Amino acid sequence: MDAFYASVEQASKPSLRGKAVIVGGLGPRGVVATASYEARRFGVHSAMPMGQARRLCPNGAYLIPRFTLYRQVSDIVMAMLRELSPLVEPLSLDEAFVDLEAGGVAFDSDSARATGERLRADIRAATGLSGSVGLAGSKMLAKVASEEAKPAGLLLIEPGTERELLAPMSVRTLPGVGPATGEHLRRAGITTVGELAEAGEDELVRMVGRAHGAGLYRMALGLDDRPVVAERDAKSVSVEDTFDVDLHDRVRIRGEVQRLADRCVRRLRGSGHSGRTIVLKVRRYDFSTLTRSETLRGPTDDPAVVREAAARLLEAVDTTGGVRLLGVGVTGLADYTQEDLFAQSSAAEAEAEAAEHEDDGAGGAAEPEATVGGAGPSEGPERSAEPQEAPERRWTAGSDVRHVLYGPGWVQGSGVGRVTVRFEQPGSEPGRVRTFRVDDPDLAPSDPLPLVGDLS
DNA sequence: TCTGGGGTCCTTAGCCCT
DNA sequence: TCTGAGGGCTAAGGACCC
Repeated sequence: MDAFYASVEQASKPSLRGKAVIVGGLGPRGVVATASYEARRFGVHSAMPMGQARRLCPNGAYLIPRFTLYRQVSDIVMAMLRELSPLVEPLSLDEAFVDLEAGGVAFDSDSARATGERLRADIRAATGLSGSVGLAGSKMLAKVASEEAKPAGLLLIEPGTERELLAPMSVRTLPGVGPATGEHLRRAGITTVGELAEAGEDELVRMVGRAHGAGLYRMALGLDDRPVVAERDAKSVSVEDTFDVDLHDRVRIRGEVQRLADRCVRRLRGSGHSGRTIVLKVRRYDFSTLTRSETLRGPTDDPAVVREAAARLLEAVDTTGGVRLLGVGVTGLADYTQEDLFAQSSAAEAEAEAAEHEDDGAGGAAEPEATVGGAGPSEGPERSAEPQEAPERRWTAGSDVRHVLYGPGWVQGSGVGRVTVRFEQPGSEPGRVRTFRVDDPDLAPSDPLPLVGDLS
């Protein structure tokens, strides 16, 4: 899908069509997740710090991501792909490999092209969104083709033309070549795929390592025999938070780690897994990142066990100077089993007891729980220490609302006790803007409306 | 106002065992 | 008995992707 998040926002908010839309974190440390093609003309792109995006494109619409809606749209598109073939390998919410041959819908260039065009039309009809299709004999080439086809296009790489087509392209075109490898190769005088192929496998292995070098060489020749794999098991589950302001207070840091551990376990359980290795991630004030991990005797999905392991790992980390990000993850996933849970839980209790005896009160057992289950990082105490008389309703930019009198709309902005709402919906004409008090009883949050279909 | 969040895969190094 | 090679496991870090 093309500029997926931004396109979904434009489809659901008619007044944003044709405008620069930037979706991403709106806090002081946010980055751009997706920029619409209109915004890209200003130089805004994914992974750019939000502050820089705002300087480049001050009149853009800045929205936070609405993953629930994107997932709904993604489910519709993925279902359409699965009608083409049983072998569909999703890469993300907006991208997937499909083995058309396995589905029996395409066996030569013409039938593949026809299937691709039909798919693009069907996706547009079902979602109102445009997608791009890359057709080729392998996953790597299909990926390159779909990138070349964007936006709203279709590209088929004819068998036999691969090397010729790839040769003049930048090495950065190849999946797996990012800024670091790109720079590494550039220093060796290699900037195009053709030069990569000429360098030879031995030379590439020497430069970037065995696995990467061999893979790069094969890609440069247009060779890739990886199959499309429909079912891929998750290998890890993790959560992390970047804080608006660096954390210095050790007690607060411990509390955040506990909160993250709980969130991680909820996700772990939600996916039906338990895991054996607990990972703590700490990004310090200077952006240096370190991880500490601990492997348990058996898999667990017990929040107490994960909390304790994370707390132990934190004790081994120096946080003086401040912490900008904390994360907790679980790897070594296994299918959830009750026995594992009990075994680990009792072991952890015994260990916790032992730990209490050997260290003089520095352990995590007696920590205050004030921040556990509390507000997220952007709503934490560093934001404002002033006491609030009544909890003020928060209206985040881009979120859906419904007004008793004016119907469905979305929050365009809020501040100083006011919230501005644009009343429009997918399929309507661009709507009018009205401003209300933030506590207006006639205004309520609502669920996103479908992008296509019934406009009641 | 410099740099998110959730993943995967690879490399290196140390340790233990055969 | 000593030594070395090599495999498996664990830990840490880095690159990359969307």
